[in-house]
Amino acid sequence: MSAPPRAWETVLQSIELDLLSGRLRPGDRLPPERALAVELGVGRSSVREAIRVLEVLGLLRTSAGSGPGAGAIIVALPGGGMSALMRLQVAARGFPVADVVKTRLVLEASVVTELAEASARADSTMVASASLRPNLRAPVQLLGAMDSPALTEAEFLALDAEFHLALAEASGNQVVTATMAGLRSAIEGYARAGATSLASWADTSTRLRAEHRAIVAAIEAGDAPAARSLVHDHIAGYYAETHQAHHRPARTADASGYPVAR
Amino acid sequence: MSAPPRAWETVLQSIELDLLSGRLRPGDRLPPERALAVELGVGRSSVREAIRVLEVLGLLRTSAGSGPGAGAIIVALPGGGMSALMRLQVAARGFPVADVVKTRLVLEASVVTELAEASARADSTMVASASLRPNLRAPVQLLGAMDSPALTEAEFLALDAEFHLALAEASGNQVVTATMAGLRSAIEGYARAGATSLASWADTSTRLRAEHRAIVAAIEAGDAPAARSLVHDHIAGYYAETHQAHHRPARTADASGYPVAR
DNA sequence: GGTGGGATGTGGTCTGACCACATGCTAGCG
DNA sequence: CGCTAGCATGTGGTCAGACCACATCCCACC
Repeated sequence: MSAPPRAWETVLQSIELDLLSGRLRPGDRLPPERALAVELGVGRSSVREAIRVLEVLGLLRTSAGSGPGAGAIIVALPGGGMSALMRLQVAARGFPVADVVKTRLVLEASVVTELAEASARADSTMVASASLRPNLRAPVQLLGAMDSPALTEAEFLALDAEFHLALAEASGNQVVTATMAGLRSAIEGYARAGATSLASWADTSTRLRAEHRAIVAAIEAGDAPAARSLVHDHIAGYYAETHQAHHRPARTADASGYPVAR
Repeated sequence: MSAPPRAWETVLQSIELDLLSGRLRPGDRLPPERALAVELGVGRSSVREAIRVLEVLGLLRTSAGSGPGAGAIIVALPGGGMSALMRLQVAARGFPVADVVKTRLVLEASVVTELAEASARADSTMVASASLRPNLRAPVQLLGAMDSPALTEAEFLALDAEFHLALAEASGNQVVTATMAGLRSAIEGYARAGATSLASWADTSTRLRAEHRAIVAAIEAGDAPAARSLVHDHIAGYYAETHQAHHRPARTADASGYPVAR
């Protein structure tokens, strides 16, 4: 009837079931490839293909050698896998840059809203306000790093992307954090490509620095609407500035721009 | 210095570069595995591992046989890959269900806002309003399918998840659509798990049907704030109803429910 | 008791072989 | 001359076996 499952899919499914049932948990080690192969009745190469997939997806980490710490270990770090997926999809024209930017706007607006609201809650609480207050140490530190005048454009933009990712991390939502991590390389890509069309990089980077500080200030003040609008303008502003007219036609050989005869 | 790249990583990188440079585009066929292997100076199994990864990520589709249509073909369909990633991460406890729900709230609120605004724009435009108006045929059709009284809970919830995904598709944002597609199986999972704790499935499903219709109506009326709040209440309401008290302890052996002595 | 080197177990890779399947060509038949 | 059955070919899917590099562990030797 339906397509017979390929051998590596059997392996993948078996591991997934073990995860769902709790037989495998983060920190556990997978059985050796050779053992899995005989246990599931498949060849070792099929086991390896499944493990490779899980590794790229961020589910596990492999290392050679012997003893504890070696072998395939469940880690469940979604960032890497999401990042690879987004990067490759953008490379294969699966994800238009405009959609990446729109998604950024939505996610980051939500992130700063949550952070600002958490700050406000912490302010209105007497006790333990330090523990309720979101931890902005990482983003603030990146703010400082971005002040260095010796930075190249690429270095600055890398720190910029990291700053936005650090905000997402601070919000504590792991799905959003992983998605932002995935978007990150795509973001860096379009930011760098667009930077060449700027009138003055010095002016723009100064503006970006100020906008970052304003966003953090709004979060710490617990002003969610302000944080939301600041982050929206920050992202949309840069994108509009760098990608206004040139939508890169680059379709096929027939990119002459002339109307087709027919 | 840094770790030497593993053979399959070289293959992956080579294909990624071909995608970025435009040497490979959607619809193209990859060279045969054996040819790639000799070209890159690696074994065929390493090529296969890289191809497997790309396949799971939704970058390409493989099929045996000969002639056009066979082989590995670039497709760039992000849904499948995202779905596998999210499903496995949830299975491995990488993504808490609460974060999945929060992310749903953010993304779906944005989706219906955009749809409603597009509707409003279409209303205020004289010409070609039909083409500007978002295409809600697919979600509306699912609404009809969900009316069937013969549906089991699982079937209803599957249609429900599909309805929400169809809304995302209608919004046209491919990144959001792919993310929702990824969230979909996780959503179905928690929805089904929670359904067992409902007082009356008949009542709840009737309410869900009505809420769906109200959301579509608000979109078609171009009322973005209403659509936003309706979809928020719809999702948050069901989640609260089904996951209020029991955070599924199921941690380890000590799931007795008794307070620990200490 | 300390230490160095081999034994062991693991992933990483390659080679070669065979199978299943889809296509395309060709020889043979009507 | 045209059609069709069946073989040739090219592709992915899988397996088995071998070897390497590496990390650890253990034991004999000093």
